[in-house]
Amino acid sequence: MADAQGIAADRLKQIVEKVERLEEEKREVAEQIKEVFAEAKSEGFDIRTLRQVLRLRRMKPHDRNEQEELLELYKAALGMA
Amino acid sequence: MADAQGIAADRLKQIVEKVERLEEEKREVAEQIKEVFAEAKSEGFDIRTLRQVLRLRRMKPHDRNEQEELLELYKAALGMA
Amino acid sequence: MADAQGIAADRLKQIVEKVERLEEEKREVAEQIKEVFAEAKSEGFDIRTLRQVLRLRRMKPHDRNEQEELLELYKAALGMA
Amino acid sequence: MADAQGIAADRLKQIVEKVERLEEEKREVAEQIKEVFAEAKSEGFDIRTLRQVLRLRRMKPHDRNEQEELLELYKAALGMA
DNA sequence: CTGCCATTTTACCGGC
DNA sequence: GCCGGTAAAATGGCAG
Repeated sequence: MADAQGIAADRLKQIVEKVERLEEEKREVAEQIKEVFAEAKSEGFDIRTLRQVLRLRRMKPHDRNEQEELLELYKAALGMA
Repeated sequence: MADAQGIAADRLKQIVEKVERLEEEKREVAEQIKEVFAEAKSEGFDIRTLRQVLRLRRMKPHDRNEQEELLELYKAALGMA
Repeated sequence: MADAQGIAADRLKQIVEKVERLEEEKREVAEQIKEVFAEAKSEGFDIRTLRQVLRLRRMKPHDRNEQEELLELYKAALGMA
Repeated sequence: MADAQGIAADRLKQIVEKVERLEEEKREVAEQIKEVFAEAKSEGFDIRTLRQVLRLRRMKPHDRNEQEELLELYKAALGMA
């Protein structure tokens, strides 16, 4: 393999390995989350409901004053900004 | 190709072609949507805002009484159903 | 709301509803595609591979070859003969 | 809220917050991965192919071969030499 | 041509 | 161990 390609090959290897390391980290964090759920379940909490709670908390910030927001959007669409 | 595989091959072809036909239909509908937007734009409406309006209208049905819903979920998670 | 804006508001309503109708159509077609896949799966076909085949058929031969060559190049650089 | 439920409520809060903290971590790692890809792209690497390579490396050799064979089979059945 | 947003695909997880 | 549904990743398409 010629030089330029050799350099690119090294760099490619670096990138791939770096991503793989980060993915491994991510998997570990995911594992920890799973453990928290498992522990919670063993204490009698309902996993599905817990997930719903988390989901709802996540989406909350978006949905402030929807009605007003929608009205504003209609006005903007009509050029009444 | 043997019989069983021949039959499977025919069936495979059927499936693939059926999906391709449906995808074509879908593309046509998408095209029509694009045209509506193009027309709207030429009349002076702001496309981005139109899209936002549509998005908000789509998500509306979900978000009724979030606060109450969340409370209910917490109660359920606590076994206070 | 003044006249001009009233007119625009009517038009806006038209546009939004028209797009929503078309989006509904699109969703129905997407649903039909899902059904074809479900049926295929129940007959023993592998959905992931089906999708791959469909993607390949969508691609222009030229792009397809280019893509495959690039992949080989990367694999070679990483010693993944 | 009675004592037992009070205790459970505290515990619920702990759990929810713990998971939210871990999810935040996970999001940060995902962000770092995105950055690596963005950097790679700016250096001229093809992101799609990078991802493909990573996927192949993740797969067990056995599964990888099986998948490839199935694809060839489907292609043959469809006359996509 | 770049970045953003929607859609589509894949992976994961809990339940049966 | 599969199935269904939910969340995450990835691809594609559009506006600026």
